[in-house]
Amino acid sequence: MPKLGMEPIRKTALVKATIVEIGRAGSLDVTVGQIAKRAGMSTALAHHYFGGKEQIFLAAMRHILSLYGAEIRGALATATTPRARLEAIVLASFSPANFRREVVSAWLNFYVLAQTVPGARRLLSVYQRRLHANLLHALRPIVGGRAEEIALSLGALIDGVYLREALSAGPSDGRASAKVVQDFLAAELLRFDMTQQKGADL
Amino acid sequence: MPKLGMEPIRKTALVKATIVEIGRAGSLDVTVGQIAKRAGMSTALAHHYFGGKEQIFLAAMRHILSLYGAEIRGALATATTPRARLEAIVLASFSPANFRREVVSAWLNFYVLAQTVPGARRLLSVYQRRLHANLLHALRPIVGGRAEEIALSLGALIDGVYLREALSAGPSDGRASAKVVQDFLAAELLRFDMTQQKGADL
DNA sequence: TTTTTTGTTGATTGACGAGTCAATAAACGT
DNA sequence: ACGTTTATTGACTCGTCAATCAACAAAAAA
Repeated sequence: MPKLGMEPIRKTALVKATIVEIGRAGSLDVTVGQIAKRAGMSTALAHHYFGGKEQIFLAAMRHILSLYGAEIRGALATATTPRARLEAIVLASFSPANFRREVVSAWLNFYVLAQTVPGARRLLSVYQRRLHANLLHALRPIVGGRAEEIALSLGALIDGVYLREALSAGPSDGRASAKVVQDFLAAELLRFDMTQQKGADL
Repeated sequence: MPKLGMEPIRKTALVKATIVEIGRAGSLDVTVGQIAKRAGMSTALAHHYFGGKEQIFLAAMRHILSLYGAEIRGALATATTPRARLEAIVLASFSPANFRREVVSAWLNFYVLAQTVPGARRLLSVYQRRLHANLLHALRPIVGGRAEEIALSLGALIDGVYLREALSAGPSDGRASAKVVQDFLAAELLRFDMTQQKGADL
């Protein structure tokens, strides 16, 4: 039965199973056995391919991050103006995909992991830097020197709004979340126009 | 040896020990044994007073929340103007106490708990509602009808900035965090003044 | 064909942990 | 003095789980 080239197949199966199980448990209290079973193999095989539980978690984190990255890239691809790029980033960050139980759980638990596991912290800061760079790139043409600080608070606001929406009771409303962030953006841009002494109507 | 009236003493000792241990572990992967040992008693006694691990965690969460609440109340007590109340809330939210390892760890893990443990979610929403009410009360005299939405994003921004600062490498800088939020507030108030068609200088 | 590499698992090991219980003891009420 | 309540723990039960290992199977290389 042993077909060759199983490694990548087994690994992605394990990663997906891990994310599902984390979603089910709501925590990292997930056994290798549960993961392996969901992925359709023995625990021994999971250890064989990943070496240990922590590495499985890190692979899952990488996967979540890459999904998010892909979504952002996709949204940016269709945006032409800087302003549209900003909207695209915000929209993508609050897409329904990001509010799936497993994804929320993954994020929250990765925050926890990032406290103590250096690999996790590194991954998280990669995400933050990428988001920051994207925001910066879109903001610079609009607000020039103030781009840095606006990008900073915009990034934090996205995280904060996501956190609240994800933990609120009832189904998550990405639309409403996006609106909060867009409003913030509008306020900051308006303030920029004011300090530039431009009437800025049309 | 059994002195009477031990219950409250033992309970607070356990709660404090729990928070320390959560800080040490960076997660809720903390055994009742560790907690009991740090609190200077046997595991059996911990179970005797709290009934189970989950209830110990909830008590710890209540404690963290009450510390935060006390700090907010203290800061508000000295504020006279609405604007000063807002500053006080922001400052208190980013006080050094809130960036201690144990406190950060507690918050992050309570977010995780809130996903699955109803009691934890309830406590978290108590915190959110209290913060919201405080912000609202301070904002209403300044921006009237727009208080609701500004309070919403202000609350989210506080959470988001806290999250980032707490997870950033190096020592946390509450001062810088507070400034980000204060800047946001300034932008929103400026926008409000603009839409009210008032020049608003002094 | 023999050997090596790759895939795969059941069974086992070794450790740890939540919660229970019986037993001990001091204080309190009467 | 005596029964009751409160405090306290060591020892134990029962379960779980990460990680390892020996062994088997098939494909590829030699």
